[in-house]
Amino acid sequence: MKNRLKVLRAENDYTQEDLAEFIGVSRQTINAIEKGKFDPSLPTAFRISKFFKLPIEDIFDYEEG
Amino acid sequence: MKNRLKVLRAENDYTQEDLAEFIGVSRQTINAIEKGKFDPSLPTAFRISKFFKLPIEDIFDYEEG
DNA sequence: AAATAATGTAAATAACACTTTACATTAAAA
DNA sequence: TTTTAATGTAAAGTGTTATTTACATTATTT
Repeated sequence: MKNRLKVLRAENDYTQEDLAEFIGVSRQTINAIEKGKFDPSLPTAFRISKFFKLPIEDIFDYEEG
Repeated sequence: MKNRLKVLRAENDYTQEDLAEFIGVSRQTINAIEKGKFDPSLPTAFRISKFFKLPIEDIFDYEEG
């Protein structure tokens, strides 16, 4: 699953550390999500969504396969 | 996190078994999600979302706390 | 160029999502 | 009312999400 986290962070001028604190996860978790190492849990996705004031679908791109 | 799975299933006349097969998880997983035992993973939430043709936000209700 | 901030990555561990098997309860149909 | 379908639940196991600590690399500032 792809995501626009890095771009959204850049647009709003946040570091991975900043975002991690706001969302309530570790910096490594944000990094791993950005790098596509794993997908966030649904609760984490919701927090990211609310933080950027964007629907989950506008941040995460699910493609079947 | 609350969800409208049971209602959506009823509206479309699907059993937990039906939904489980369509989504690609076990019936117990659907049951557990409905019963609030745990939240689905983001990929599973996306599959449910696409199946019902509704945004994730219209199916799952995240409340902070 | 040297110091500092930001990011990438890894190992060990904990917590959670999900599976299978199995059985009990509830609802619906014959 | 007896059978069958649907749902609820539990235990044991697997894989994934997230944590902490720690260090290396890449940018940015000074």
